[in-house]
Amino acid sequence: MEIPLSELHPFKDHPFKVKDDEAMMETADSIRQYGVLVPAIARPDPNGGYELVAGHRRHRASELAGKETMPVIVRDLDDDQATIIMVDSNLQRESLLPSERAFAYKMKLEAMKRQAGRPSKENCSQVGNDFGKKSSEVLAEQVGQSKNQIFRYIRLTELIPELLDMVDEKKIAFNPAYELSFLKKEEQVDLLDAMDSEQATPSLSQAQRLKKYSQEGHLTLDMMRVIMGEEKKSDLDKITFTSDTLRKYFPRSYTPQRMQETIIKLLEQWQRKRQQQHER
DNA sequence: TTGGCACCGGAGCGAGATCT
DNA sequence: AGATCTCGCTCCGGTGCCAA
Repeated sequence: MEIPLSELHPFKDHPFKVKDDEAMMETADSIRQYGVLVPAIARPDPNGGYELVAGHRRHRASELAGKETMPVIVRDLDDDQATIIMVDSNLQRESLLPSERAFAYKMKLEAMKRQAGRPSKENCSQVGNDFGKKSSEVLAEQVGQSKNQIFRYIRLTELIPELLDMVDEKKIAFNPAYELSFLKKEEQVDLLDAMDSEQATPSLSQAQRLKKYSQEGHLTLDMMRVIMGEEKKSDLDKITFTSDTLRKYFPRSYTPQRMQETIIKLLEQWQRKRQQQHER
């Protein structure tokens, strides 16, 4: 049925960002030309109008196209059914931000768990036809990712919005973001400060150390600044001398390999000497 | 029994180094 | 200068452990 756009409002906790991007403009153009071809899905709202379950982007595109109504299939759905339909319709999109995927997996998994109930021999077949499977395994199969990866995405929902936005903007990679999600909320706020003052975003190894210190209970703002102020590993684990610097200390016949061996021998002697001084 | 987590290792990728 | 190689980083799946 055709329903006025003004009577349709978003389903609760809708985690997907509806942006007026290029794809949206294309959809609006095609709606101007052909109308909305695939109806949206909605359910009656007890407070009046309808809750839009699937088709938020089509709704926005219809507004941009200057339409007053859009085709909608109205169904009686409980919260869990509505959540699953909403998430499924969005997971089909090719370009999904990490934050959207994270909240989508979380919401769908929770809805699936509630639908399945506590596992028993009688009811474990309730989740589709996947007899005897855990909700997380069913979800993993549906979205084509491992169970582990599903939980890693869900961890991202523990990030404060500012950090989550940086993940969406690819300023922070997925794995470091996963590690940072273990920091307490107030530590995450401090981290924003440290990142800003050091003009750096955490690498995986930095994020892992931040997590470790946080779990040990001694992660301070100063420590974050020190960690974020580090040179990247590629600069840290390498020391380069030009041959001009070293040549004058070695006979002409020495190869770079022999020079290196000699330097190490001398350093070992120096280390022993220091140890002896220390013991006295 | 399940969810959540740590840890490990292989694959793929990109930047920089080295070779031709 | 372009081709090739090397190495480190990141991603991601697998496995096993533990608490609820």
